[in-house]
Amino acid sequence: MARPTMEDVAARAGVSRALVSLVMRGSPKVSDQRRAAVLKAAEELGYSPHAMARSLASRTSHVLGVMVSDLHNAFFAEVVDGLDAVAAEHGFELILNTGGRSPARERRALRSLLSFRPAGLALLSPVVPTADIGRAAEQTPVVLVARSSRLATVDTVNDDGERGIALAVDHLVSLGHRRIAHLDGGAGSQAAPRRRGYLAAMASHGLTPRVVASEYTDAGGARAVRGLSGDLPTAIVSCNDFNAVGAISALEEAGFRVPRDVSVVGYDNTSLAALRHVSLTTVDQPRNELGRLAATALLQRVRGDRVEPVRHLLHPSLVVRSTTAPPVRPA
Amino acid sequence: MARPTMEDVAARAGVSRALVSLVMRGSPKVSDQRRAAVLKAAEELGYSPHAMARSLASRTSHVLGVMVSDLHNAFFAEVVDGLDAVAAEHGFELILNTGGRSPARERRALRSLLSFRPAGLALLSPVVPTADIGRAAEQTPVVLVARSSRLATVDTVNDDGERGIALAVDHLVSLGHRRIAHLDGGAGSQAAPRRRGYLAAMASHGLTPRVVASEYTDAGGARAVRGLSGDLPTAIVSCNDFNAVGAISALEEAGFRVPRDVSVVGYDNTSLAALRHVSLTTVDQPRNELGRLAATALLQRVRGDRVEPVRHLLHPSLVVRSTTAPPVRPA
DNA sequence: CTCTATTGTTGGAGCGCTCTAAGGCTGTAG
DNA sequence: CTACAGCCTTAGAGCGCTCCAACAATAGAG
Repeated sequence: MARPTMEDVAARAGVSRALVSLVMRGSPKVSDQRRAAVLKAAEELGYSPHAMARSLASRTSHVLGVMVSDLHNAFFAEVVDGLDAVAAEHGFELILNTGGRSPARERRALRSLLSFRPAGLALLSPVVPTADIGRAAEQTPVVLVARSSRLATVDTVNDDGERGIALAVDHLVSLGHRRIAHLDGGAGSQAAPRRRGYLAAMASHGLTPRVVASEYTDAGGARAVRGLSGDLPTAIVSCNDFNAVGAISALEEAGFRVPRDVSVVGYDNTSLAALRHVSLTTVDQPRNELGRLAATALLQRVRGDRVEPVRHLLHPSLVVRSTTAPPVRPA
Repeated sequence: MARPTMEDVAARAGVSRALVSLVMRGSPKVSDQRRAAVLKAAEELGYSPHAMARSLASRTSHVLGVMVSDLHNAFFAEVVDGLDAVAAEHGFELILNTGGRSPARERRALRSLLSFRPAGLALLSPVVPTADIGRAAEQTPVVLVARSSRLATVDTVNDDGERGIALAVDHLVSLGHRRIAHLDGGAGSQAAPRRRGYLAAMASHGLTPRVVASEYTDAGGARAVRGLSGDLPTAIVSCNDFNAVGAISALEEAGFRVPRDVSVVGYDNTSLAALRHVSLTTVDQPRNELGRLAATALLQRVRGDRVEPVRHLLHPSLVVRSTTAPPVRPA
């Protein structure tokens, strides 16, 4: 497994190591004849450049560090997918870590990523204190995804949860609903903006808000609905798709039909929502786009195209399916 | 952003660079006094070792390359999660790529990963020709996940799809079913062993098999069920969970109840299946474990603990939920 | 035919680290 | 007081590459 080096290729092609280096980097200042000879020798030896040695010598990196709080979550997987797409387009590689939503483990993961001197660092919904993020940002460009920050040195990419929920509320109002409840995501990430968006949207329509404590799971959604007993709204805006599906099943168990008796809107547009069996009206969060923008932000910094921090707030969109309809009960 | 080097730390601590190196590597042959001095200097300078320089100098790598055919798929995300867990335990980092299920892109991704001279390479359900895999295996240990291979130089980790489907069939037979159909995954990965498992299990019970062409999507499952019209089996074993959910919704649309009229079993135990709203009986594939075993296989090779190839065939298990019940119609 | 460009090529220093072999120091035995 | 183990410590070569300055070779200008 002792792989050939540039020296070997140079010897075989009868040129200097520096010339091989030029060829490998696609320099134009090499005669066609030599280039062909070098390429041939490289091919024969099965040579390919050593990325780490290259990075060390050139003092540049073609690696982006990515810390995912939790890959188990399909949301992040799709963000990473977007990151990878843009990175690959520009010849960058991803080096990936998870923090398991524990500050201590995240701090370790961060240190490890930084030890590779990445060109940039993307942190997906990190839970470490801002101070740690600021420290990392002193070493390399940092972009935060699904976590906002006021740090002047980092870029952020988030979806506009307030606006997303507003879309849901507006949709329900336009259908004729007035008693619209929100199943809240509690301390979950992005639950706060969604709650704010709900309250603001209700206020803008002159309606009385009703926030019901819940969480980001289907069991949570079901529980919240059961707690509603006796005083059912005509529509529910859930904090996410899982919660919405839980709410729907609890409603059906209680003998109500969705959307005839109660309309339900989710959030995230997970693959779950698209299933014909579920067919959930929901708010689409452009996950892949989140990743693409994050990678783009890093690459801009790497190339020095931009110094000022950028704050992307992506516009979510409403996907209307079969769980929403005009109310039949008196509003 | 010019970060301190070992030289800087050495100067500050008043020792040689080599001594700093020893301290950083946790060598025992350093006096406590010097060690403390070095650590203090490093701390003050905010020094942390340069992983790539270290790797180059020591001719060892603490990086595992991972090529995912498609991160979009939650299955792979969980496998990566398992890989990461084991890698992190052993101080290894993951460098990640996707191949987008295109041989050309996968080949490029492979080359790129190899240019980092990783300690090992995990390929998740790759579609490149075996020859390319063999070539990669000449450079570094390779483990294949969710793809089998006869290559004597690579390890493989798969779930035992034949056995998994057999579990499903056995379960249905024990409930009293005799007319059990299989919705086939076509050319999808792992569809073949599942089909084989179905045929073998039916034969072992002396039952007549019925394979219905379908695919790994909910629309596919629905379509297949509609094609069954008039001659409904009492139970269906789907090629995966999505397919099963599609089948269920088509059954319900046609006025049948699950599991009263027809029992349905899925495969994969995705988060979808666990939803109370779906509550699908399914075969659990230990995805995280798949990743953990893959990482472990690579690390064994790296350490030289093992030379012989290993073929892991993980035992799936049946998760019984609410979509299976004894048949009420005549068998 | 000499002088300056221009183009192509090369040696060598150095990126930040590891590792070997050799050297300095201390303490104890002879 | 010398010798010889340890035990720490260090100089220096080198990992595979990039990049700069210098240089050969050819070409065009005077």
